[in-house]
Amino acid sequence: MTSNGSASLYLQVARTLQDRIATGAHPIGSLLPTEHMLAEEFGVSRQTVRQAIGHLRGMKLLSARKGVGTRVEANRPQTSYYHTLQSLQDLFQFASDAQYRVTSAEMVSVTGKEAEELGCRPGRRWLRLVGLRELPGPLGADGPLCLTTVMIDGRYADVAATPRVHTRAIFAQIEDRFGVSITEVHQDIEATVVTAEQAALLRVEPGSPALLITRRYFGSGRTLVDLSRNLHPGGRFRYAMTVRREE
Amino acid sequence: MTSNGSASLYLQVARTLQDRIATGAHPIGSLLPTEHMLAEEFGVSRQTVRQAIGHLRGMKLLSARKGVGTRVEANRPQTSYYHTLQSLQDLFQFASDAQYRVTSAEMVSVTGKEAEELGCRPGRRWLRLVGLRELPGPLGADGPLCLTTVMIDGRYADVAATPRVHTRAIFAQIEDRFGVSITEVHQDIEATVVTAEQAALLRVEPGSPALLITRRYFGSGRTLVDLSRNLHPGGRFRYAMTVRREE
DNA sequence: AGGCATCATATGTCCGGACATATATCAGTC
DNA sequence: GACTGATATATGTCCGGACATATGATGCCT
Repeated sequence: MTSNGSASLYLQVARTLQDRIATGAHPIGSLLPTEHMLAEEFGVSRQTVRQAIGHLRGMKLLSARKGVGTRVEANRPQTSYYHTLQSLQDLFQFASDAQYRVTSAEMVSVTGKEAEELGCRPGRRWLRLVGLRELPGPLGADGPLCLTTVMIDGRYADVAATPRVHTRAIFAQIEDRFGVSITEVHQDIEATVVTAEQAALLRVEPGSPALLITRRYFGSGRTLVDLSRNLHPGGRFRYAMTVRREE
Repeated sequence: MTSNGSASLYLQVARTLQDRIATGAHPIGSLLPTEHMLAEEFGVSRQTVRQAIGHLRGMKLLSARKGVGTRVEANRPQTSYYHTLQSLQDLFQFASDAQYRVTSAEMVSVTGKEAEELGCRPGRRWLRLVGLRELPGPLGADGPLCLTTVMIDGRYADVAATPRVHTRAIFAQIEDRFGVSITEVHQDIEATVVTAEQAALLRVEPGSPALLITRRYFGSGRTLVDLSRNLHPGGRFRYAMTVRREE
């Protein structure tokens, strides 16, 4: 077995197996010898082999199926980086007490390009909200945080059928009210300049830079639940994120 | 025990413990009864209790320390969302064969505001690179992908001391050459408009929108290894990311 | 009071055995 | 040939026991 000082027995076994996988003795896609055989070979109990295999399964090097065997999934542990969010609210990057003041709410039948963007057939009905997001009280004196357009699948239109001020995110209201849970969000960030019309609403100069952040919220089965388009004035907002190496 | 059909015994135990934690019978921060006591109470073996506890540890509800006990860490499983990257290269969002053509490389002593931004004392020496990132061959005909300025800690300046074309990311070269490993990256995205000078280099109209993406690469101990500032023309680039619910 | 050795305790590791259950294969039947 | 059932096989679960080791508390000594 691989020399390994006085580490736990199962870690020694795991290391040995990892070496064999790395050197190609057990190619990707192949089945490992059975736990019983490995236990006999290493002179340890089957539980110790299982502990070793469990360790490597945690590293996504192996996978097991009852009645079949243990399959080699990867050559070596992939060093992945990840970005963690406590909740989807963290995507917003602004205070949770920001208000969404809807100025227009209308039911529309989407057509052509817009239907494609929403991933549905033309003619389907969606609710379109237009409004400004702003901080309450004196904090909002600098002007709105962003100009937000939201498209909501007709099934969930009830959450915002008439214009009003929302203190919770639309997707969160849909989750609570209809029992759907958002499993995936796609976010798209691009740079643009504001038009004269947008500038007046946002209280910035026409032609000044802005971030256009589009978010698509998907429920189970990758169905689009709602889509929001947020236009953030450049000086007032920037998007920050931290990714860390795993472990 | 909690009724649970015919699930595995250890899952029944885990569910029961989870219920007790959720209802406050075992408050956050308190120690669970010992494995031996739980085994006796549930009428199962200690290994089964350990399997149940291991399950809850995987959900970050519990933590254990040898010689101490098993501590309650959380009230209920926190639904967190993840954004995973295969490698840091994925932060770039452009093809991996893009080239970084450095036009200027000079050693500078950072002062005042810049030193603060780099998180070091004024007077420290850093290498400043300026250049364009572009796709090779006909793919690059539309113009450069971005205008990139990189600041490299003086210790690692050797990787890019003289202007040349880089086909690998600077941080990756530092990782290989000096054996440091990047453990954390902070990314900052803001909107801006390009100046006349930048416009000429990027071959876009002056005043057109652009994404300014600043990335700070940290090594062990949160020390800044290098910082890059990328100016992406709006029409040619946008930043996309997907976050998923765990499990 | 402060430092040090001792001891009880709780989790970590390991063993050998047993049965449960999902899966693929193969023989047999219609 | 297609479906069905039996069977071998591999992992999954569970047991009772044993020793290892990190930790906190206790009590002694200076």
